[in-house]
Amino acid sequence: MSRYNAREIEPKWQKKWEDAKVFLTEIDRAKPKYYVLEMFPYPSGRIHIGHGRNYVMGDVVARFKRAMGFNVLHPMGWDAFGLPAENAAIEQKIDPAKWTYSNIASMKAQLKLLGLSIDWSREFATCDPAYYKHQQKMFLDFLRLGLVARKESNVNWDPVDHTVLANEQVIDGRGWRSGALVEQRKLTQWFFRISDMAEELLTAIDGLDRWPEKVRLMQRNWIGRSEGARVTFQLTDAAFGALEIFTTRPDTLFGASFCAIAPDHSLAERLAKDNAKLRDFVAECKRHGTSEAAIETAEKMGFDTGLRAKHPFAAGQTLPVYVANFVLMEYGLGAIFGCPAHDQRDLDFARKYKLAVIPVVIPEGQDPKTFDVGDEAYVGDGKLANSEFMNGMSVPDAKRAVIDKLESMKIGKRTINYRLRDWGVSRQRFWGCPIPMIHCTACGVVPVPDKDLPVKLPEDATFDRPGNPLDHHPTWKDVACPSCGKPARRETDTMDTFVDSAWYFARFADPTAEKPTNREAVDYWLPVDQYIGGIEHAILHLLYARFFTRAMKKAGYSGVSEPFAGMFTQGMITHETYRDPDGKYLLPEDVEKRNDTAVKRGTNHRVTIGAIEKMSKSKKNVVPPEAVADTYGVDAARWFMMSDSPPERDSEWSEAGIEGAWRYVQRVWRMVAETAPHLPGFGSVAPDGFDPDAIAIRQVTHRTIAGVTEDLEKFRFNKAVAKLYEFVNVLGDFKPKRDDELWAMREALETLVVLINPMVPHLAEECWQALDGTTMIVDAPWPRADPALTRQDSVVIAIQVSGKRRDEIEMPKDSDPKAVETAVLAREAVVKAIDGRAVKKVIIVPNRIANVVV
RNA sequence: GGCCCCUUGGCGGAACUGGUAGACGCAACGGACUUAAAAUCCGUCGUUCGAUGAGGACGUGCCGGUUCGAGUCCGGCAGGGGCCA
Repeated sequence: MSRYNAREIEPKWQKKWEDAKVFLTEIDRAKPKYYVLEMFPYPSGRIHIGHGRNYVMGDVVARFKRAMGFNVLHPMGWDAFGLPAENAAIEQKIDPAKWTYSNIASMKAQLKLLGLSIDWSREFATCDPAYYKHQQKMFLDFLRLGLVARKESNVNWDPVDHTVLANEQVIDGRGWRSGALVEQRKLTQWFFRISDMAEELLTAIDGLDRWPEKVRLMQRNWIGRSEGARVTFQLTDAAFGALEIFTTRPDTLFGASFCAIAPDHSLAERLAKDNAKLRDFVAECKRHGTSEAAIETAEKMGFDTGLRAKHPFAAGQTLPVYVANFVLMEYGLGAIFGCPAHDQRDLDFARKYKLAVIPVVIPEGQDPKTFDVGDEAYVGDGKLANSEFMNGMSVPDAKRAVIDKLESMKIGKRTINYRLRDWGVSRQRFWGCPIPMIHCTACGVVPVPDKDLPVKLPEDATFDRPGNPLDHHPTWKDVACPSCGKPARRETDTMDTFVDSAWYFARFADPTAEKPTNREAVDYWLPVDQYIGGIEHAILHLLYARFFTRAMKKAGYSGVSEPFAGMFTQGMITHETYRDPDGKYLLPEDVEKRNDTAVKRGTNHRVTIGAIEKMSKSKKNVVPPEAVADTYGVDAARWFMMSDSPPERDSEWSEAGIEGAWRYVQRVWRMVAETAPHLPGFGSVAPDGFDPDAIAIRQVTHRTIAGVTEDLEKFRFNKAVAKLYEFVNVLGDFKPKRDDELWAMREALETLVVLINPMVPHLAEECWQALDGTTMIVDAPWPRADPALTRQDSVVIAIQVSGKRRDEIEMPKDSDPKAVETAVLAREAVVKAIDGRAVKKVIIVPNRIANVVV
């Protein structure tokens, strides 16, 4: 009996595929196209098997669609810019480019091990000037189209590392690396004007019907459209003019008891100039951070500016103006009016500073005279009260009425506000795409002329000082002004790496194009038909790519607006975690399991088995793909990754699980190898007739085709796998003897091998060869289910008596309900269950169930 | 705090639009083969009553509702997760 040796067989087929160039893709208008893409990896060094699931899923789809007759594009590249390369440069004195390319080389070898059907001829890394020069070109095009802005914004500044930190790099107000107290600074930065597209990005979500509902919801919330009004409050001190606020609850205007402005509002800054206490207060607010999350958890604090705002309707009434830490400059206009009765934050604030709480929306059934909000603001529906012309109105009616009135008085305006802010792309970092701009003292900010692109990163940067190496490079930033020719200075900021990944999928259409895209190729391949990646990119990456694709369309680089027609977010691979007696994490390969305890391999040190967590380097609960390939083969790993858990859910990697998958691989091989010599030849004509056993096998074969096809179409890999287990179980019990049975067995085995191919392609090739297949299975078409064989002729109908299952009966499919009823009532078990009671009615659900109600 | 999602045997999970709950896999247990082990093969496998039989009762986080019929729909609660705060 021959044993399946994955270690020899898998590399053999990988070489054959490569030699035959089967995965190299070209435009072929004779076939429908299908573009499947997994989010490209950051080359961090080595992958573990947990990274593999994503790529295997994409590969199953690619191989399946290929067999279905599609012209499939399945490329791979590297999201190669980013901070880790710079950290490596600082810590290990390695050139970021060398570090990155060496990681790419080892990760590519690991990915190749998985037997993925990737067109490697399209591979590129985003850190290659051949890629980023197009990004620079598009930046300049977008600038000309008004899609780029240069403006001041607040940033988290690390005074030790001389760098800007992302919000998640600020931990407890300190820089994650330096530990220094982070300062809020105003820097002039480059922005993509994504907020101008907020409405379009929002409404177009409706059309993304092959995206997970969850991701669509997250995008909608992120864009955060809210309807409201802008209202002008005149200040009593005419020297300060007026205060403009934004509110989503103009209906509560009569409940206003104060106004509040953000610490970085221009008015606050103006007042702070001559007020040391206010300066201290503003500084205090900034120290606590101005992110939305930081503000919500912080205690509400305010500083009374002494200014008073006139209520727009109530003559003579004035409201104190506070600077408050819970008002965000980034949201709306950075100024609000506070209505404590109907907003929790305003209520907390009002209680603290002893401000009036005037209810103006009264819940149904409550008396306006006695209604009191206590410590919980009332945010529900109701009728307006204490509000002059709005009294008695519903909340929506009152909103309409008050805005109409404000507009007629020319002190307010109906506006739509978005939470989405412009996309700041400036990073004070080295390892990123240089922003192609030049600063000239005479001419201002001047774009680098197209002919001078790319602006390449220097190869001799040093990383021994804090700050941006581009900034303190001795010569790199010196350049002649393109417009006046005098000495000028390059922009030393580089682009956010999200820019790199916002268009790579378009570049894959033709990575050799001289322009950013080749229109013919990009129009043929885009949009991506199936995009696969982690939920962690559900908001920013996808939103940025959607924006960038639209911008590219405006610039004439593509004809599509939406980059990803289908989106799938896969779950992570998890694994147990292990710690030695010192509490240090251990790799699974260093742990030996003995019954219910575990010890460190080669010792008697007890190992604590911890929680099942997402595989990660830091927890050391990773399994390297090489080890799996060596022991079980990658097909077993692929099969295991597709089985059991639904693909969108997390899935636990376990030794027992991979062993089960390995047994299946062996079993399929054994069955094919043992049976093949006895079967009729490849392509034999079907016999004239089949005996019942042969027909039964053929029915299972064709029903399996139908089931697996549907499951793969719908991304239900675990169910496809279950059906293929069942199929093999049935075939294992079948002992064909007659010619017709042997023919049916051949049909079954050929079908099995084609159906498992997307998941276990090496095994499938080897089996196909054993079955005398003349071609490679990678080129074999997907089988079609014969309706004559998938049709069910008889059905088992369950019988209930008053909702309890009592019996079942086999009937021809689609039997007349009357006939079913007669047959059911004649059953002995049914008669017994009815027990002489009167039958009230009989419910017959065709082909499923009969319920006798007594 | 708001919004959204999830909760089914020892475990991962099936169950199409309300219609036979537990497919398939894992683990476990019993047996066959073997000097022995591994591998393989056969069988059992929600709980419980019954005699290990026929058969019955209960059972999809908890409480209630709609329905001839609820894992599935509705309301409430608990636990877990995600996003935004």
